Amino acid sequence: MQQPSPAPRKATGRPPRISREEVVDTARRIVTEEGVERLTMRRLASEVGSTPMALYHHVRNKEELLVLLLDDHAARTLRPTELPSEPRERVVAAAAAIHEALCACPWIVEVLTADDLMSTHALWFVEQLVDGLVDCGLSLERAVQGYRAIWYYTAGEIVVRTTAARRRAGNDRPTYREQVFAGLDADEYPRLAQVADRWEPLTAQDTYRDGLRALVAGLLAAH
Amino acid sequence: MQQPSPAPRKATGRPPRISREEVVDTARRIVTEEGVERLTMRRLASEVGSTPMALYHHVRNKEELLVLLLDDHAARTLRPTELPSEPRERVVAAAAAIHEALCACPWIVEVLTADDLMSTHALWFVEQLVDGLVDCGLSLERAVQGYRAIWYYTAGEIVVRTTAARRRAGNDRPTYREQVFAGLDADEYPRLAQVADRWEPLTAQDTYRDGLRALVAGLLAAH
DNA sequence: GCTACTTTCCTTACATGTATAAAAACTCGC
DNA sequence: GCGAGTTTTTATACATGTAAGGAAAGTAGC
Repeated sequence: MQQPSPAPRKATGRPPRISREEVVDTARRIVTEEGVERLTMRRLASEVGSTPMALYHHVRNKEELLVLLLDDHAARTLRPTELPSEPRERVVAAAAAIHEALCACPWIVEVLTADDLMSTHALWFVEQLVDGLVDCGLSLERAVQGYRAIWYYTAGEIVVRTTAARRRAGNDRPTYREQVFAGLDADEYPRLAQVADRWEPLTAQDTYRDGLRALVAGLLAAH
Repeated sequence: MQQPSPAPRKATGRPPRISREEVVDTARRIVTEEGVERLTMRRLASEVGSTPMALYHHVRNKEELLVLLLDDHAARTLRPTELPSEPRERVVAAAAAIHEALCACPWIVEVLTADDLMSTHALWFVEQLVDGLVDCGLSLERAVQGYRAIWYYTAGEIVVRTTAARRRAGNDRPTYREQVFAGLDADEYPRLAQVADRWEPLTAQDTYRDGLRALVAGLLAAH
C-alpha cells in the first residue's frame, strides 16, 4: 500500500489532493479533541476538504483508519526505554508498558482485537517479552505461547474494562450485573452472595499487574 | 423488565402481538441457520411478522438482543455438571466449561465484553470458580480478583482468536502481521525473526488450557 | 494536439440501527 | 357507549459506512 521512501513514485494518473498522512493526522485531531464517537467518514472528509469516498483511496475502511491511529499512538508513546535487566521483571515491565499505552486511548477497543500482534511500534516490547521469557528458561515455542497468553490477558483486561466503563457512562439504568446480584439465591450461590455488596469496589480496583505477575509466575513454573 | 411468573400481568394497554421470547427465538433461528451477519432488525421484524421498530418494545436494542441470545445459548449448553472435587481442578474445569460454551458461538464477540459477569446461566460456574479458589486457600477478595483475571484471560482469548479467524476468512490480502514479519529486522528483533516462519502454526494451536493452568497456578502460588 | 492509460476524486445509492411522533388497540371509570 | 389512560405498533426520518460507476486530471506515445 505504502512504499518505503526510495520508491520511485510513479508520476502517472491524477495527482492526489490529500494524502494518507493528512487523513490520519486529521483523524487523530478529531479523536483527541472530540472523542472517537465524533470521528465519522463524512466529518473527516469535510475536515480535510474532500468527500467521504475519496478517503477510501487512502484507507481501506474505517477500521484500517483506526488501526493506523493506534499505530500512530504507539509510535508516539511506546519508545524503547530502560527495562529491568532481570528477565522476569523485564517481561512484566514490557507487558505493563504495552498495557499502559493501550489504556491511554480506550477507543481502540474496536481495533484491539485486530490481530494477535500489535502495531509495528510495539514490536520492540514484544521482542523484549519473548526474549525475557526465553531468558527465564522457556523454550522458544513456550515463550511464544507465553507471550500469547499474556496478550490475551492484557487485551481481555482492556476490552472488558473499557466497555464496562463506557456502558456505565452512557446508561443510568441498572446494570445486568446489578440485576443478577439483586435476584441472587444465597443458598445456591453462597460465595457470590457473600461478595455481592462488595463487588463494585472490588472490581473497580486495578489489578492488572497482580494478575500479570501471577500469569508470568505460572508460565515460568511450568518449566 | 421481565417479571417472575406470579406477577399479576396488568391487562391494560394494547395487547402485544409479539413477545420477547418470540423475538429471541426467531433471532436464534436466523443466527443458527444463516449466521449472525444475516441478523438485522428488519429481517427479524419481517420474520416475526412485524415492523422493525416494534421489536424495540421487547428489546432495548440490538446489543441487548445479542446478550439475550448469549444467555439463551448458555441456558442450553451450560448445565451444572460433575466437576472435579479437587479445588484447583475444579477451577480449571469451570473456566474451561465457560470457555468451551462461548467458543461454540463465536458471534457473541461483540457482546462478550458486555460485563465482567456473564449470563445468569453461567453463574453456577462462576460460583464454582470463586469457591474453588477459596478452597485453595485464597481469601475471598483474592478469589474474586483471581476470577476476574481468569475472565480477562478467557474473554481475551476468545475475542482475539475469533476476530483473527473472521479476518482471515473474509480477506485474501496479506495480514498486518504478515506485513510486519516480512519487513522484520533480524538484528533488532532476533527472537521474533527466529520464530517468524513458525508463527502461523504456533499461533494456530489451541493453548487456552495451558495458559489457564499457568494462570491458576500463579494465582495460587501468590498465597 | 490527440489518444490511451492510470490514478484520484465525486455522485449517487443502499443497507443498517434507531430516534421521534403519531396511530391503534385495549381496559377502566363512568 | 364514551373519554381517559396505557401499552404496543407503525410510519417516517436520519446518520452512518461503503459499494458502484463514472468524471476529472494528470502522463506517455504518437
